[in-house]
Amino acid sequence: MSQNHAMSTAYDPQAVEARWYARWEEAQLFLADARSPRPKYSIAVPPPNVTGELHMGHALGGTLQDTWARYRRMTGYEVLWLPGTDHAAIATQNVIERQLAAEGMTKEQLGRPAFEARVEEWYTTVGETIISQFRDLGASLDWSRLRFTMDPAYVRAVRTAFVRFWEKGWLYRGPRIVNWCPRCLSAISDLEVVWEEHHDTLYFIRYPVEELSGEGVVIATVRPETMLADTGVAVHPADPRYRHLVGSHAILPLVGRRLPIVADEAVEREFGTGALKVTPGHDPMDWEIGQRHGLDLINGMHLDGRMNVPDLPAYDGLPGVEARGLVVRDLEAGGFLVKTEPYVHQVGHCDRCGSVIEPLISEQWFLRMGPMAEAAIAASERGEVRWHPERYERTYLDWLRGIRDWCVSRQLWLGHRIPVYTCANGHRFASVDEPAACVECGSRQLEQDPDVLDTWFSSALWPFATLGWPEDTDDLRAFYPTDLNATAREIINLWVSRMIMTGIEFMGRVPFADVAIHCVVQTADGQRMSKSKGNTLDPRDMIRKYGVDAVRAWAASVAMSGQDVRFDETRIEGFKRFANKLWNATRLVLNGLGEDPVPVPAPDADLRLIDRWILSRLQATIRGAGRGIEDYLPQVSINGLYDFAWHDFCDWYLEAVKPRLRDADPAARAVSLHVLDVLLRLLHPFMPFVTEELWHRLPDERDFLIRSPWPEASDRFDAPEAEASIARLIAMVDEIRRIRQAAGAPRRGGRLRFEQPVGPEIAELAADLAAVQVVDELAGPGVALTELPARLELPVAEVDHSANAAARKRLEDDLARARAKLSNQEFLDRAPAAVVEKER
RNA sequence: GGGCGGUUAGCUCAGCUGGCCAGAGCGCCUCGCUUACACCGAGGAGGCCGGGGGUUCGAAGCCCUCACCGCCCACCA
Repeated sequence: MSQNHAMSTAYDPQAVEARWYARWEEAQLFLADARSPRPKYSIAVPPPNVTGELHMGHALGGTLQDTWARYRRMTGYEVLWLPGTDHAAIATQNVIERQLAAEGMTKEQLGRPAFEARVEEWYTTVGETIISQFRDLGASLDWSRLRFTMDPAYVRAVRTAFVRFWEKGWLYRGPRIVNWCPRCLSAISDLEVVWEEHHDTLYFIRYPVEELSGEGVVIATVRPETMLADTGVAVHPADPRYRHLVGSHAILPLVGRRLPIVADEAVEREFGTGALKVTPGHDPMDWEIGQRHGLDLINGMHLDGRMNVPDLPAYDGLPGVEARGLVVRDLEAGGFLVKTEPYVHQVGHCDRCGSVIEPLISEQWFLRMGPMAEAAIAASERGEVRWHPERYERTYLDWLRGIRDWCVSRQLWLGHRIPVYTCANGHRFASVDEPAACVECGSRQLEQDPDVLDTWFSSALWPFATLGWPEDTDDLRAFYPTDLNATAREIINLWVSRMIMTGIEFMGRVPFADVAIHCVVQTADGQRMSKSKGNTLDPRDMIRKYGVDAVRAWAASVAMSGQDVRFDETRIEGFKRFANKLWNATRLVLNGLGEDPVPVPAPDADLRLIDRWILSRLQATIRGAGRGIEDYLPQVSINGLYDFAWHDFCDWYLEAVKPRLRDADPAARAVSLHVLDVLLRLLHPFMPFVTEELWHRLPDERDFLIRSPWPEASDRFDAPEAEASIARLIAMVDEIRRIRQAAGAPRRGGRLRFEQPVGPEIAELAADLAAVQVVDELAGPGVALTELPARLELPVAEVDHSANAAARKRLEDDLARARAKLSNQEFLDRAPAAVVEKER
């Protein structure tokens, strides 16, 4: 009852936030019970890489997930929000390699076992630090179920998935052209290639034609050095310029190789000369042309990007760029270089290290994707996954429809080793467990495939592998499928779509019902935040400055807006002030409560007009807040709550009931306490800390907000007539203040006469809120108000009648507009009756 | 080359399926330290709702078109 004595006049987020998270954890509020009889709700956190720091994306995603998790708990669900981290093979390996480089070492010098030990150490020291940053956000994660994609149980899940694919015959190994990163020395998938614009030179080179002496065919290329591995020339079958050449041979300059000239529809007639040098070993399209026409395959490059042309010692072993200079010089000297042109085009880079990707032939494992993609598309068509915003479903479907087999092998030291073994007799098989002997011949001489799996292969299993799959666990039965996946759009295809595919494949059901794609936060000047540019923001800095609740409320207000947002710190600051406002509103209410127990809510009979008004507004706010969350539009909820709390509740209701609180009016006490109680519940999923703190300061013993029921709107409190009359009152009070200030009159005082009866409550509120004396007769004519039939007389020598001119003009304009509409017969005929009535 | 978003007050953004004088936060101007809050209160200024057509009784919202900005996908060397 006297808690308010301990309340300072300003809210201090740091002091409050520090206490609660530990108490929540201690009370095991976030612990999910798989055997609970309640309906289940679950979310698997998108596991952050163990390489990074918490960034804005985590703040947005984390806030969204926590908001839904808390909301579901309050609405009666047994909630599991599962935390975890991803080993991020290629990214982590790069980090460790950079560390080693700084120590003047390479991983080869260190050796694989020592390297792995080092990685292990990194995972344990850094891994948990990263995920535990979610605590700073107030995330209600079930830490007892913390998972890591390299946990023994998870490793088993990955191996199981691989073996199941193997048994279906969807895994195959073969030499293919892949995206090769010459720095990481590994293949990467198409999705891991980032394209950047390059300004290069397009070289036009003449290849003599063997059968027609004197004639030649001119090709265009940006990578002349790759010509050393050319095995053909291609032209479009319908190109009249070259039709006569098809079937003859070009002689490769500098090398002398005979290149069949073939016709292939992949050739663009408009590009360059319309003739294409075919280098099946170094270009994906060329590789396909080569396949179609049976062209030879030459691998002209080593895995580190140096030329591999032992027959041409002049170029052999040179790095690509050096070879290019030499080749161009030699072509020029030989008279083969026709011309050069500046050329702008897209060049692929390694997502992780930025190196230019070399399309290279290498032996890789591929996973057949067609059947899983089809199943995923079908599930989508049945509406089993709902996307928010909806349009992202298309991003996903488009990718699925054009899906290609997935190169799942990586030539890294770090990651899930591919569980394929070859015995001394050449038998190859996959095994979940470490095999002791060959399944076919019993040979004990086994060798495991040296490659590891793409990180995303293990991530794809996240929603069920974290719950214990392939074992049939309580968790899996209780919490699969999960309900929500909240993530960034850049990993829709890398991650979300693959989870959907594996979920259907292994669990028979899509892994989540809803996918929420949050926006991307750009810098204040519209730049993309990136570590390399050094323009990222650490959410924890904002948390220190404004408190977590402010950061979260801001996150909720922007995350699901349809477009990316520029970072605007003043908006976070605005929510910090909002927390302060809540703090002080609570102080006021507590001060007004007195010692008597307050019945909540007050009996109808005792409710005054303004009480019925705020309760009616509250019902609308409850509905709006719930709808916002249900519709994945948290901004609707948070903005509505902000508006109600600040403007309806603080500006008008509390101002209006101050005198009654002082007079110990039971209805005012009960209603203000009730509204505050409900408001704190509604805000809790968004701003868990202030709300918890304030709620516990309210009278009576209180549990935790997360375990208290989410408010339900009650029709009983809907009072449209109260809303209408208070709305008119507010408009009139605003008008009086406007006139008074414009007239330079004192802030209080003046007399008001109603020209129509308004009832005692309105009169009293008007007197109080507008600080006027309500009288039956004015001394003089006064000023006629426009919002209500009333006249105002101010204690100044002369009221400036023009003061209210603007308002009057607006009203007159409005009237004129309405008259014009109403005199328009077509409007009367065609507009709906309700609209016409409103104009009247 | 396809596809998708965006363009609303000085800044950052709301405006759902077309219908109250187009809103909020911040900033700006003028007042006010009245016993919840100066992290505050009261008032105010400020917008051809990107340009141009069209549909409609009525458009920021629907259709067409143009111009920028951004994102995703894509094997034109």
